[in-house]
Amino acid sequence: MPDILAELNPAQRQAVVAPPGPLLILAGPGSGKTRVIAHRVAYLIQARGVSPRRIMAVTFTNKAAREMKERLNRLLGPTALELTVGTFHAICARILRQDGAALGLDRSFVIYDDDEQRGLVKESLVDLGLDPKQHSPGAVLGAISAAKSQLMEVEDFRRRHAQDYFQEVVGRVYERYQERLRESKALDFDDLLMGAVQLFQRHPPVLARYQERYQHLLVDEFQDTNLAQYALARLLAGGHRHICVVGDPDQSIYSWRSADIRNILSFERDFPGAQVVYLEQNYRSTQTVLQAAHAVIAKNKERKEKQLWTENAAGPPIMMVEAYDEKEEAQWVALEVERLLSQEKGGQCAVMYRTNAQSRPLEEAFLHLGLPYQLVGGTRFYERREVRDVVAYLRLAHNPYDSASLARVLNVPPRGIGAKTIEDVSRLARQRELPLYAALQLAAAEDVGLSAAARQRLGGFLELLHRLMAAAKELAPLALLNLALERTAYRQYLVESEPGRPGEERWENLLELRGVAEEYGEMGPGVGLEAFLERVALHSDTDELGEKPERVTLITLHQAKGLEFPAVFIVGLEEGILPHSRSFDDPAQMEEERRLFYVGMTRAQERLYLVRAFRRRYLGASTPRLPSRYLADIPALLTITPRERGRAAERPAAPAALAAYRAGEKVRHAQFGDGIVVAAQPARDDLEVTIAFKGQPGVRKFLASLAQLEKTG
DNA sequence: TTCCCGCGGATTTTT
DNA sequence: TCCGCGGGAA
Repeated sequence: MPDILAELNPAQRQAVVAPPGPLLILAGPGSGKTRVIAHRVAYLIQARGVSPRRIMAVTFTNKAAREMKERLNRLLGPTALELTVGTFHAICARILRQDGAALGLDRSFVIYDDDEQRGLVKESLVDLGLDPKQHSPGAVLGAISAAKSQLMEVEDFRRRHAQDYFQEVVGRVYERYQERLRESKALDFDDLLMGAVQLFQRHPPVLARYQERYQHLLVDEFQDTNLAQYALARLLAGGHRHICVVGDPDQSIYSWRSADIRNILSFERDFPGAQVVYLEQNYRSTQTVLQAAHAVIAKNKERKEKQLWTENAAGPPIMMVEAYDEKEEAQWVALEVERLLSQEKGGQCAVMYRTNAQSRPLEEAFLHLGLPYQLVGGTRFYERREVRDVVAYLRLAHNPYDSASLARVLNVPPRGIGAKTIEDVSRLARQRELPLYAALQLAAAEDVGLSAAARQRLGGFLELLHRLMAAAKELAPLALLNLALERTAYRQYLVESEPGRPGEERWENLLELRGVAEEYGEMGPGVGLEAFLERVALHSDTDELGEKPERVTLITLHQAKGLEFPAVFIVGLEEGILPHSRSFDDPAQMEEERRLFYVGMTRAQERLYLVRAFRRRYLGASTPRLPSRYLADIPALLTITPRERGRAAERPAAPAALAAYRAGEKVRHAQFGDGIVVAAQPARDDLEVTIAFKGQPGVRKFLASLAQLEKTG
């Protein structure tokens, strides 16, 4: 047996060596799923003689892709470089650059991010004579994005939503929006996925080529796939059916981004004969954390029961904290973090919350105590104004039809091209149905009603642009970036518009961007620029989340997925915050809120703190708050309060009394009343008791440690 | 053209 | 409470 199997548990091994047909791995938190994927890849290569060139592994985040690559590198050495490992979006972008011509796509398309998409929606609304105030561009964009995620093109969408007024508006905007993207030679994130699917559906020979090339497909975080991603996976695996998907429905927290939990449920239907493997041994958390998390998630109705277990110690009880308000909450957390650090107990700590707004008092508390922290989220590097400006110049050097970038920098730094001139040129573009770039050239070259001064300024801008375009063909990304900075006198602009530290800070961000550009110096001018721009476009915030020891991580629950910390604080455990009030009226969304809490809890390795405030300032007003309903689901046996900690030393969480239930025994349950034990099965450090209750049909199953049972006979 | 004030809206955001 | 945007004045 190859040594890659040596360090795996039986279930993991089963998943790794399963024959290359369809395989569904249901993996609980901390059960080693990344390791299983990596080892399966290694096994395919080493034991089954599959060429690494024929394997594709897909993830959702760049970070996950990077971690996968690192793991495979350790396992396989240089061979790993021949594998295709990447995010859905990155892989689709590559496919479309390679073969998108069949769909009429230009190889040098740009990728529009959220802001640019929203801007484009807004312009599309205006084009249609609609008021962006009445139809929030964000909401319209959301609907368009959802449509694309479900592979609904404009015509489908309009046909299906003819009656509903809002959807009818969305349909019209969708159409215009796509036109505008096309003009700009741009794709949005959803287009990358939908485009790849369309390419494969409409051009079977292209699909056949990819199916032939990639004989083995592995997909991570499968519970987060949307329909487009699932369709893509099915197409790629259509011939050989060598598809392995890994996921955990209990950790599905992105349905609002069109992730569809049904994909994981229909997998067995779409791939008949699929093998299913459960990874239930947890290597991350203490028994206490796991039991509490299970007690919470078990309340969801729409789920497949998994029985997580661990060989880890029981660990300290879960600390339940009630503070007076959000300030005291933050203060308590900060003091506790300080205490953990001083005792070297905590290692890394993370504070998790439902909404970004909750980070503020926490930051203040940490600042006050002088404890270093890192805030995940907030203004991201690539969203900073100065970074976007400069990136826009580089994008234009690559593709001048990119209207969003064009509009962004036309008068940045200010060069006297004001709103009036921009409006004139935009109108020209609309009237003659020209891309902005073409309209600009026309307005500069011919008399179309602009003043001589305006024409001259436009000419000056175009000259700059053409200079950069020419340079893009010859210079490395860094040199091109330097040229852009120099020609636009961008530093001067920064320092003058925001004298003192702000301007300098912005300049330092650009120096950092130069560092990134430098990495793409050896690829040759055009290719290097393309790769650099793609990196910038598909970049995300958690990518850079390094292990900075001694630094508390402040993070939303959503962003915390996939991470782990020795000590975790979840704050704001109040009705209306978690679960969030926006979810109250929708049962499906309420189940997702619960999963979100479950995800947060299962990030903890050793210590878990569940913190709430009695009253909280929210949207300005301070109001009293009720404890989150989830807190009541956690067995009191597993918890402790700060006051109790003063008295008791940390007691083991698993009660000794759970050992003895046998079939035939009479018991009483706090909620269900009298019953008789039908079966009792050891479930690793616990006992699963099956009970039939008097006067009730069927049986119910409990974990002895959690159920409030009492022997009556 | 640019700057400043007032109003409205505020969940989460893998790419 | 705080941020971003649009409209009006300098």
